[in-house]
Amino acid sequence: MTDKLPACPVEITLQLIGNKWKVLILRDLLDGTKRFGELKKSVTGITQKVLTSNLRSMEESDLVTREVFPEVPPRVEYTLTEIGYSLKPILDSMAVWGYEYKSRLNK
Amino acid sequence: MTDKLPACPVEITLQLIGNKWKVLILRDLLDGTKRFGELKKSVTGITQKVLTSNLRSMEESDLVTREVFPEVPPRVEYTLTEIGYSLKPILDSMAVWGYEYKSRLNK
DNA sequence: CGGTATCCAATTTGATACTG
DNA sequence: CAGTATCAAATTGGATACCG
Repeated sequence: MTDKLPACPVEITLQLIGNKWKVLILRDLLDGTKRFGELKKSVTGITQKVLTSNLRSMEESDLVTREVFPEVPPRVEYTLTEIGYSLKPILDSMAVWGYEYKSRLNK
Repeated sequence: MTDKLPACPVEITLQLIGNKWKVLILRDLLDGTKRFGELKKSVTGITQKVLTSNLRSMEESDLVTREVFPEVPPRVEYTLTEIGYSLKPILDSMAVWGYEYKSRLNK
């Protein structure tokens, strides 16, 4: 996270969410706080290892916070920070485009 | 490209541009038609092999067209299709976010 | 110039087992 | 439950050479 930032703003964004899994994690956290296990279910196809490493990296970039509840069994919750939440417009435009791309194919 | 499309519109979009290089190629082609060599220069850090394979896959998804001019030396131009161009709002929101993320760090 | 082919190194991922 | 550790397998990436 102490990487130097590229000059191009698009590249800055890519540096933080330029990977499929992060976008999907983001999509699901935009609906609200989720537990590790919930994310594992909702982000279809992701493995535990990959989910963990992406969450760690998103934590480092201050996109998500991780809260551990000292219970048995343990519970860990992930929540978007304000910065993380501010990515919503990007996700929204991706959703709009995907939807229209699909409609177009059905014509 | 005959892959089945996911139900989630965000995933559809990711299937087509869910990789760093495609986004950067897109960013540069939004400014207009470019030759292979120009892209290789403007997409900093990309290798010939990776540029070629991404352009092929974007062609298959109908995001770009490839035009070969039978000259010596040969010239090959890449242009966004209408569908490819319609991705602009996504790139725009990524640029806006990246810009604001950077400003925030400077405070 | 704009590729393709080949080979090899590096990175990423997957599967499984184990633990506080 | 939410991880970490480990090792093998698969995918991706770089370097180089060659071609129409």
